[in-house]
Amino acid sequence: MAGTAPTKGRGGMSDQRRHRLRLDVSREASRLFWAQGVDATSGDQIAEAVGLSTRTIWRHFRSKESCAEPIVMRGVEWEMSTLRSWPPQLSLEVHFAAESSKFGREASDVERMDTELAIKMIRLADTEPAIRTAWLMACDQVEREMAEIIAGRLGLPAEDLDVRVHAAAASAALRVLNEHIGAAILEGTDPRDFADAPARIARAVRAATGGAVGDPVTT
Amino acid sequence: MAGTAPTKGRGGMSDQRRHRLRLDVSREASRLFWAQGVDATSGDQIAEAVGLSTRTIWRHFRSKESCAEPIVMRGVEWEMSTLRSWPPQLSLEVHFAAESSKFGREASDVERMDTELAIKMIRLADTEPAIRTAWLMACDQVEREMAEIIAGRLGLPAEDLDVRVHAAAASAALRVLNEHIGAAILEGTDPRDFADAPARIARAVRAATGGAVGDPVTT
DNA sequence: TGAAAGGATGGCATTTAGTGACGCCAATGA
DNA sequence: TCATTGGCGTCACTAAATGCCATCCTTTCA
Repeated sequence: MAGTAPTKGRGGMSDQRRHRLRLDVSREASRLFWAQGVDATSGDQIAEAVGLSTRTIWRHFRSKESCAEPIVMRGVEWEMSTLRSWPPQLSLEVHFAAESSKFGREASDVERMDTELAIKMIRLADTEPAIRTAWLMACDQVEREMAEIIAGRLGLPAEDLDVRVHAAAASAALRVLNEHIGAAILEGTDPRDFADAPARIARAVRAATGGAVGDPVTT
Repeated sequence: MAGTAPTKGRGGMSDQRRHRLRLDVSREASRLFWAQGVDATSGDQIAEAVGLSTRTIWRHFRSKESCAEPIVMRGVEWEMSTLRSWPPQLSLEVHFAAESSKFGREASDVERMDTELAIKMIRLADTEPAIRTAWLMACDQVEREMAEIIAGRLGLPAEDLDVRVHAAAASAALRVLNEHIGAAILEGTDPRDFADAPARIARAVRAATGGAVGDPVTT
């Protein structure tokens, strides 16, 4: 998703630039959170690390803990875009496997480092309630995306109760697997040992939706 | 901690008293949150409403928003205890229906008022991120309880990955239905219109676990 | 029954997250 | 060129949250 880089800055320096600025702050904040803990990290420290005034930090983030949000969100961005690009005629297993191997081959170094930071933040969420909020917010985004995709596949509105229930169940299953895999990687498990992860995820999503989501759709 | 000292005995606020105090504070705080919004409610206000000093409030709650936690937790306590009391030989549908009708008959006024407050807090969680944290924490508790129950039914340890995935999916489905029913009740829908709620919940849990959880268990 | 002990509370000072107000400066546009 | 705009920094300030200490209340034991 990040292949586009050069020649930006057109028109106003707003949306994209703002996003990148938030990401820069988030990287430094996450690094500090991981190194010293959340409580031991002050807004002033984050500001100094990223080379901005404290006031500017608060202009871009509602709270200290929310500084972790962009990085955490990056950790689920792959899943979000994978869901978004799921063609109706493919099964979830096939699509996930293909996208996963593509990520393994094509991911940039920055993407890998951000992913690693995201995993650390998810780990921190275990013990730091403040960070847990950010993680759950990201999961909430995944759930909404999931609702859209499921609604499309089932030919129902995204507000339909069954769709929402399926989306919640599927994204919850996805969350647990994410936490599990992330924890294992931090423990030192070789990421290659998770070659079957896409299949496992697909299977979990299929099961969590009672089999309603996973098969190819023929309209 | 060397030697088994008389941990009870003298001094020390009993767990029960502490719990009741937190609940009292939570009732007032929730009432204020609902009436004026979270931001407009100060710690001093909560303290005055409950007749304690502000300092004491901070002794019993880590943060302002966490004052809502006990009430929100009460909103899921029924489900937790219902899950805990689920006999192996009953199907989920039958047990939930029985417990639900029992609650309708036997719930005290205080319980009903607390439940109403909890529903309001869950509603607030839609727009107030601070309260959403409390709601998601409560859902997390339900998920852990669910994992215990599922583990017992499936004869697996609660840490088993499949068990955790099933628990996450099931409790997420439960969460969405809770939010849906709560929102409808606040809109003025007659609670009697939700007579089929237990069946619906049971069905959703069964579906979310891929059918693995719901049937009677014969050991 | 009267200390003694120890936790619970309140008051005060202090730190820190977060906001408001104002001014500066760079980029844009006529 | 000047005026506008918008991001940023500085200062002042509100409110959340913690530490410290004096006090109160309760339980236990002599």
